[in-house]
Amino acid sequence: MSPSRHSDALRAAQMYYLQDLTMDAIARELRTSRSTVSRLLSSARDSGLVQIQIRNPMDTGPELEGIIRDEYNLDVHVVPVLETLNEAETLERVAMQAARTIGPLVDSNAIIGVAWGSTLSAVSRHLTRKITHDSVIVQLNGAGNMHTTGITYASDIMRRFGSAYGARVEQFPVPAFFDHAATKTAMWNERSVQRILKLQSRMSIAIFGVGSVDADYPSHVYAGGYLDESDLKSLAGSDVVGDVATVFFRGDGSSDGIVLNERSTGPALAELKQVRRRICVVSGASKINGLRGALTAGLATDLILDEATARRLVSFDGAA
Amino acid sequence: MSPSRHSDALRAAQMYYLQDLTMDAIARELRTSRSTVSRLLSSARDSGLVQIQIRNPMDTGPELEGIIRDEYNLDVHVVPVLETLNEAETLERVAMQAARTIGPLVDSNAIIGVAWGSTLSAVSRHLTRKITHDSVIVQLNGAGNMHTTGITYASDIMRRFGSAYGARVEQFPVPAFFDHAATKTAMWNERSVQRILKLQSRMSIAIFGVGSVDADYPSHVYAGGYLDESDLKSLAGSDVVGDVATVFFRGDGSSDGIVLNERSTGPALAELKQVRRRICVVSGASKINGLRGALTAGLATDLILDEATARRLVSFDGAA
DNA sequence: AACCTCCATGCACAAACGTGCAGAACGGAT
DNA sequence: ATCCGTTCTGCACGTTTGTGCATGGAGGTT
Repeated sequence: MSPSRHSDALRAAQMYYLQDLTMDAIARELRTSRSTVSRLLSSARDSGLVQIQIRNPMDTGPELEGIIRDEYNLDVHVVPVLETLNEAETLERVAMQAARTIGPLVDSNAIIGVAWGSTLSAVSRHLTRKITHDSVIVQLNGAGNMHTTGITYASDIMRRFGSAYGARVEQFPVPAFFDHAATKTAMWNERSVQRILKLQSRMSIAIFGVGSVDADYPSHVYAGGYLDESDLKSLAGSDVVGDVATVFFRGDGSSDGIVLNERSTGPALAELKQVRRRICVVSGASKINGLRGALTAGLATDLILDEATARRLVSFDGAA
Repeated sequence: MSPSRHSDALRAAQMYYLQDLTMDAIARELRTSRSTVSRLLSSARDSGLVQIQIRNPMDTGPELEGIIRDEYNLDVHVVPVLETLNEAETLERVAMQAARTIGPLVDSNAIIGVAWGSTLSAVSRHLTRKITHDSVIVQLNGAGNMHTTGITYASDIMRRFGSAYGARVEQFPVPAFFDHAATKTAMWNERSVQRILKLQSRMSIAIFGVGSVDADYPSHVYAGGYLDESDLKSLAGSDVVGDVATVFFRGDGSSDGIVLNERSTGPALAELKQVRRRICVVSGASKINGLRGALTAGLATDLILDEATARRLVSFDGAA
C-alpha cells in the first residue's frame, strides 16, 4: 500500500470512528469519493489500524460466563450462536469471534504456539491483521501421518497466523505420532528439533482446540489416518476422553501412563501449562467430554466457545 | 437499564462487531426488530461496552506526530481537521476525539485530576461511558472569581467526567486566585482543603488544556474577570506566555518568581509533573505560544491537538 | 379500578453504506 | 513511444442502517 494511502486510511479512520463524521463528509475533506472512503475504512479495519473490542463488565450476575469462570478459574468468552445452526456455521462464527478476540492479546516479541485441526484452521482464516515486531509463530505438534506429510494443511494455518501478525513462522516437520517411541527420543536429540522445542518452551501464548474421542464428527486425529486400530483400542483402554495438540488425557485431567503420548510430538501437558496465556477454542457441543477433561487438567487460561457448548458444560457440571 | 436488555446489547455487539452479522440477522436471532437492534448497538457503544481504538503504527516515517513526539518526548495524537474550519467546529472535533482517546486510559482505582476551561468543557461533553470501580475525579484548581463562585461552570465539567466513568467527584470550592497570598496559606492549612490537595498528590491521570496570553480568543482566565489590570500588567512584565490550570509559566518553561502563582490555586508545575499520565488537549493555533511553553516545561506526557496547530508547532520549532 | 407517565417497540422513510463494473492512471517491459 | 497488466477511482445500484412518530405495555399514583 502506498504511504499516502495509508495515512489517508488513518485520517479517515480517526474521522469516522473518533469524530463520528459520515463517509460523505470525510470524502469531501480528503477530496475523494465516498466509495474510496468506504474502501479506505475497510482497509483500515482489516489492516488492524482500527481495533474494536467488546469488554464485558463481568458484574452481570452469575451468568453462563461467570459460572464457567468460577468453576475452572479462567477467562471465558461465550460466542452467542443460535442452537439451531449447523456445525459448520457455528464453527465459522466461533472462529471469527475467536480470531478477533485473540488479536488484542498478541503483542510484539511474542512467541505464539499454534496447534492444528479444523478449529484452528477456521480461526486462521478469520484473523485480523496486526502489526507486531519480532514475533514468532511456532507449530505445537507435528502434522504428518501415514498418508501425507501433513505439511500443506498445518502449514496453511501457520502461514496465515504469520502473515496476519507479520511474524516469522517455525514449522515442526515431524509426523504427529512416531511409530516407535525410540525414534522420538532420537529425533528429540537432533539440533533442528531442539531448536523448535526450545522455542516452544519460551512461548508466551498457545492457541489450540480440543479433540474429543466421542465427538459426533471425530477430530482429524481420530479419523484422519493418524492412528491405527490398536492405537484406538489402547486409547479406549486408558479411559482417554480427548486431546490437545495430539497429547491425550483422561476425564480427570490426568495423562500419566497413556502410552500413545510417548510417541506423540505435542508438548507434554505439564509443559504446556508453563505458558502464560493458553487459549482454547471450542465449537460444537459434542466435544464436551474432551473439553471438560482439558479444563479439569487446567490446560487453558482463556476459553472461547459457542453458547450451546457452554450451556452443556455448566448443566452437566451442575449435575455432577 | 434492565438486565436482559443489557445482555441483549452485549450479544448484539458481539454478533455485529465480532461476527460481522447484519442487524437484520441479529434481529432474527434475538427475536426482535431490526430497529431495536440498531438501538441496542448504539446503547452498547455509548455505554462503553464496545471500545474502538485507532492504533497508529508509528513506523510511518517522520511525520507530524513523529516530529513532535521526538522533540518533546511525549505521545502525540494529531486530530485531522480541515484548516478552513472555524474555531468552534475544530474544538468540537478535537474534543470528541480527545474524549475517545482518553477513554481507554482510564482504569479502576484511578484518581483523575481535571482542570476547567472551554477546552475541558468541550471534552467533557463528548466523553464515552466506561464502567470503573473506586475511581475519583478531583478538581485541579478553583474556579471562583469576583463575579461568580464558578461552581456551576466547573462543576458541570466535573460532573460529566464523574458520570461517564462512574467515579466520585471531588470539587475544589475555592476561587481561582486568592486576592492575598496569605489567604491561600491559611486555607491550605484547612483540613477540608488538605483533603483535596492530598488527593491531587496521588493523581494517576491529569487532564488539562492550556491558556495562552496572546490567543485570538483569550482563555477564560484572561477574559473572564479573574484577573484585574495590575495582574495582567504583572504577567506581561514577567514574560508569561500561558498557563495550565491557572498556574503561569514563561516561554522557556520556567515559572519561578511569577508572583501571581503564589495566589493561584492550581498545582505547582513541579507537583503536576509527578503525575504519571498528564494529558494536554489543545485546539486552535493561536494557543501556540502557551502550548510551546507548556511542552518545554515538560508538563504533558500525552498531547492531543488539531492538525493546524500541530503544523505550526513544528514549523516554528524548525525555524528556532 | 382508573388514570397517568415513562419508556421500549415496530413501522416507514430517509440517510448512509458496500460493491460490481467500466474506465482512468500508473508502472514496468519491449 | 507503445503496449500490457495491475491498481485505483467514481458511478450507480441495491442493501443496510438511523430515527421521528405513533402505539402499546409496565409500573406507579390516586
